[in-house]
Amino acid sequence: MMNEVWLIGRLTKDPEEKKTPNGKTVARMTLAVDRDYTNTDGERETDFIEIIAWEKLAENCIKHLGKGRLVSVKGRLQIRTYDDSQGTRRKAAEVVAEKVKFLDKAKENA
Amino acid sequence: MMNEVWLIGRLTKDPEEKKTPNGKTVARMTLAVDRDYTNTDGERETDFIEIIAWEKLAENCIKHLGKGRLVSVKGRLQIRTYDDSQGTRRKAAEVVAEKVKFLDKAKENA
Amino acid sequence: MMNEVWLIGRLTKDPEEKKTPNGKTVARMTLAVDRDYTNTDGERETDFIEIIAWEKLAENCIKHLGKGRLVSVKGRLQIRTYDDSQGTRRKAAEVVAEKVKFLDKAKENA
Amino acid sequence: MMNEVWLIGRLTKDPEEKKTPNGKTVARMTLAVDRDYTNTDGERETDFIEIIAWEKLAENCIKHLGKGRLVSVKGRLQIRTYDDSQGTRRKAAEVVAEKVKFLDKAKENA
DNA sequence: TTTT
DNA sequence: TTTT
Repeated sequence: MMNEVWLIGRLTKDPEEKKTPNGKTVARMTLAVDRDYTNTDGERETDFIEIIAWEKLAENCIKHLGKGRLVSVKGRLQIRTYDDSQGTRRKAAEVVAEKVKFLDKAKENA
Repeated sequence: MMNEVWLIGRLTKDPEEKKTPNGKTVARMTLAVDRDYTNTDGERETDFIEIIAWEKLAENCIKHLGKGRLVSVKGRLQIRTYDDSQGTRRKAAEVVAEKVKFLDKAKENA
Repeated sequence: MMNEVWLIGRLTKDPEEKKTPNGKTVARMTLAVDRDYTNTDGERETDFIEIIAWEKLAENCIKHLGKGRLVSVKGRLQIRTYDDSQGTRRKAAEVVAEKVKFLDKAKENA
Repeated sequence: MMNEVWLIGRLTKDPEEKKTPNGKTVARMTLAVDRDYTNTDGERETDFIEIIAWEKLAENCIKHLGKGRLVSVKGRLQIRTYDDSQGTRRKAAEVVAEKVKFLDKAKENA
């Protein structure tokens, strides 16, 4: 099937580094993506979209990205299902990054 | 910002029709999108992605689509936050459809 | 940089098979993609877009696709420059396919 | 049908302003989009892609963009056919912009 | 004809 | 919980 996502937005915080049991690097990021249009209250809403990157891409993100950075992400939308602590079935959506482009320069001393 | 999603998959059930308080038609659909690759158990996983369509697009989907139909959807990824019945903050992800293309013919008497 | 193209359309003819000097299979196809809107004469125009596929993807296209088939193509837009027989610099645009999905069933005996 | 193009690249020159006979503004731009991979000579090739924008979007591009600016473009791939001065049928490819995002800050005094 |  |  086809499943393609393309986003441009800003990181809400530094990438969070994780390791899988077998040692693969995972980076978790949240991207703030402003909507084009304002809502009925005249406010511009923002989608906060979870991004996950794996291995070398994850390492590059962790090394070079930080809070506030503007990036483009190409990836696919993944829906995970899991049971929470109360045993209720929950769903989590995240974009699995296949390509991340750093669009502004890192700020010095920031 | 940019926020584009492109999906091809099959409807898991008939579109569900809703109305907003001011009378706009909304269609809710779930799209089953198979992943390209099999997991470590050799199984092909599927993402079940919530789709929402508005007004005339919603009406067309309700009128012409049904369970099992193959469609392509172009839209944007939207993350809604809400408080559940226990007052816990939850997130829901859905693709707001901007264009839906019907890719196979409707089955007769089905 | 980023360079992504998504198309859905029909093949105007059977894929054309070529071989590179070192034996790689290449498939050339033309995709007819109708525009959404009609022009000022009330006619729906069509873009005829050149598609090129390589190696295993090319072989699959050659084996399974034919004139009139509905396909989706994900790829990148490539602009080649060359000098024609009169020595004039010319440009050719083509989409290099990365993924091709066959959207309708092959017709029997056709 | 579906026809979506997403590009990130740099303008090779300032946007060129045109007017249609009935007074609509048109902007023509060329986007340099580097490929991800190097060719067999170890060089990184670049696709020079023609972009066309209409009316208000054209005016914004003309007003705010210039040579060297980094932009993202969302649009559709259009193939125009025309007869050249020798009466030979030619094809021209261009991306009709639907959305253009300015990704770096304009340089002062440049 | 090409951008960084 | 959120970025500019």
